[in-house]
Amino acid sequence: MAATQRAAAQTHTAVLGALSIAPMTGYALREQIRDTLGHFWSESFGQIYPALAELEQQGLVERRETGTRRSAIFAPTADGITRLRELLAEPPRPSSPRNGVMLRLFFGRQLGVDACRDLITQTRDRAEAQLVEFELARRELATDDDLRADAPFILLTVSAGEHGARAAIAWANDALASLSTAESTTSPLSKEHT
Amino acid sequence: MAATQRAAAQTHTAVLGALSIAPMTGYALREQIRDTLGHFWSESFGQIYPALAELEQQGLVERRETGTRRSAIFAPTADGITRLRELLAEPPRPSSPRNGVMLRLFFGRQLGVDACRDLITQTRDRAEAQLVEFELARRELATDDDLRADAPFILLTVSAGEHGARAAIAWANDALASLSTAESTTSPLSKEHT
DNA sequence: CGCTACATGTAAGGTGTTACATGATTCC
DNA sequence: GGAATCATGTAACACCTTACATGTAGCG
Repeated sequence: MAATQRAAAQTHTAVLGALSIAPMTGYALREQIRDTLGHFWSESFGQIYPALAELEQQGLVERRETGTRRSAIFAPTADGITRLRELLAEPPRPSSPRNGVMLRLFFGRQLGVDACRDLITQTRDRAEAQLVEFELARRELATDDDLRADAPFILLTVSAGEHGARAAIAWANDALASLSTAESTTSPLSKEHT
Repeated sequence: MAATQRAAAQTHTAVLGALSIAPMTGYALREQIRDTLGHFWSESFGQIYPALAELEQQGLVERRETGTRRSAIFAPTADGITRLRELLAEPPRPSSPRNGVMLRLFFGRQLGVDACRDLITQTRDRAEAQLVEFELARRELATDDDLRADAPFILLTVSAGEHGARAAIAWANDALASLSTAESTTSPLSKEHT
């Protein structure tokens, strides 16, 4: 039944959701998902196009030919919005986490203190860069009139990103400090209890 | 060459790393990864056993038969430790995030405010439960003498979990508050600018 | 002696990315 | 007209989970 590949239900949610905010091409869809949802969601071409094809076949999105370009704008149908609401109402499946930085720090004894420090510093730098991006997103949400209705909800996710990034920065500073003291108390012979 | 299935390099890292802390059976390996690394890493049976087989074939772990039980204890060889250090030194590939809660909140306009509130509350509850687990892990790390050398590094990851969980709780409270005010300012006709 | 936990593995299927192939449009 | 970007799609492969199959050890 599926032409070549079946996209997962989760992809359908992301695609329908994005189109519910603004109709767009498959190409733009991927860019939006990367740039806007990028901090907590990702989809690749290989998922998006099959998903669009399936959704169209099921009558959940419709293809609007554009006069000028050869490209097609996809928009959700009424059924598509209904389906989106169903999908959103399903309990989110907790995705199994895979944090490469934490894995490396966990075995930091083998990796070495210096490399651990580098990892932590890089993590902090990334978090600081994210904080800037979130600030930007906040401003865009405030100004863009098309997003007026969705903005209060999108802001929740931006806020989560900010909290997470600030936590990462605070953790990194703690971690760097604790690595320094650990090093200075481990190497000497001193082994005082406090 | 690979008998049935090739495990990913990341799995090799986790398996070798866990065995570097304490040799154990494949079964125990899975339990340790679930219980100890569970907050930021996951492996399933289908990954662990093939990985062990490959690592054994490459001479990176050795199988020690136990007298009493029919089970085998796996321990890393010297080459295995070398390989582990190589693997740990590789830059962590940023895994594409897939946060189902954030995806739902992002499209919260379609999901509805009440369901959003539920999601946020559940997230907060989970974070609070995690905080308790982290406190427990901290105590275990302090008491278990076998972990003395690894504990300073493992503590870094526990600390990261705590920072993250506290951030999640703070965010959830913010988010619930902002949903309440949004609801009361959206529904009435008033549309004052400040 | 039957139940539960321990233990090892395989097979099938679902999931997701990358690389490739192809062409149109726009801008210089 | 050539380069960059927009645009659509496929195929191959890497990855990972689940369910199944099988058997042992310990305990009440």
